[in-house]
Amino acid sequence: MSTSIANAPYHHGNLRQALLEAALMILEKEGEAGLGLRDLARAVGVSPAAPYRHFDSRAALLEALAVTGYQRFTGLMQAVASSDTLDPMTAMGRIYVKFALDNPNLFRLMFSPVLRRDNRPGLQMAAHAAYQTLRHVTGQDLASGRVAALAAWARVHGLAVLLLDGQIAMEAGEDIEALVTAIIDQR
Amino acid sequence: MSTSIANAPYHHGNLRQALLEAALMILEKEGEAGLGLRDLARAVGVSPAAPYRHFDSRAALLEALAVTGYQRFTGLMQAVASSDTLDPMTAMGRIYVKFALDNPNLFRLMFSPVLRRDNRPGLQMAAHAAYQTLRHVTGQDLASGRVAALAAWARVHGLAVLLLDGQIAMEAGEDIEALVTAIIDQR
DNA sequence: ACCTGAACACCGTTCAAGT
DNA sequence: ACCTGAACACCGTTCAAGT
Repeated sequence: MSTSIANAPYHHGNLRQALLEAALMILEKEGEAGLGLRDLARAVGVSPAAPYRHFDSRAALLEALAVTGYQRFTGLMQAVASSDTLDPMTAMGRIYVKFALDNPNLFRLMFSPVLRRDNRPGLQMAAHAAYQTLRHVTGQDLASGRVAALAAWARVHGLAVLLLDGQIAMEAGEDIEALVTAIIDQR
Repeated sequence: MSTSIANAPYHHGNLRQALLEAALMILEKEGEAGLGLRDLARAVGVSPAAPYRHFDSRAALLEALAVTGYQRFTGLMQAVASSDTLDPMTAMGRIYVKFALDNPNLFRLMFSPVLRRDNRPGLQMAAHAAYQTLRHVTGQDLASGRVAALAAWARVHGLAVLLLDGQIAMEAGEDIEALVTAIIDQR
């Protein structure tokens, strides 16, 4: 087996995928500011110019990461929508917050002004798809329509952001999951 | 009048203040990523190394900007708290969102992970002061205590962030102020 | 077709030297 | 005490050249 499939790494394989995987790890470990193209190339064992064969720019790489984030997020939301949960609003909110806490830097990147500056149709489509499923779930549950749906969304999103930023201090012996559920169920 | 007070600019005056003012303008115009120390020095007409006499690093400069943001924000909140508005919760929420929309990049900086990474006691103190007044107002109005206060805060903060990111699409002829009020008043 | 090596124009930051 | 000039070690990005 001179050219086995098992050990034919990115040197002459799919560098793009390897870059994305390494970038995701660096992003979650170091944050967006710590994710340099040269660092990334080094981590993957490739020259500084090599990533440009697969991504037009650092921003394009970040966009690709954010898009995969939205796709995973959408998948989670759709799972809630298609399950026959008694209270889909609550279930959605809890998963929304859980996703943010499980992938803090990816979540931040998805909403980062770094990407929203210029036109990024791929990103906007991915974001739109995610919010479609969101609207679908909230629309099912809420009779009062748009304003109530936006209020619920704002509360869940704000909760996720504030928790991520460490702005909501925990009291002694308080369970974060319980607090999240209590805040989401607040009427 | 050889050395009039009027035209004795930063060349031999208070460079620190001039830097902060120029930085605030650049921040709001270009965003945090567009605020370089060298650009700033150029804008103020001073050498690239000059700002280091007043700020230890770029991060320290950003922190100073965020602190002034929190101070202005706190001032607005205290004005609401000390006024005898009938519905302080609603008034607070509207001013919270208005502040974010009026100073989008400053508001983003105040909550940016760039600053929250390392220990920045000055920032944390300024943020704490702001949230003390917030808690004070919400505490007055809400009988149900902590969870309700956090839910209200999360909703207002989330609303501000989503509006800032352009995630909440306006319907035809819709007034943004009216929508904000409607969402905040949603019970 | 995909990657390397070397270069370009920038950064933030430091430090001796000027006034 | 406050600022300048020049330098250092980095970036992101480009481009000719290699395989």
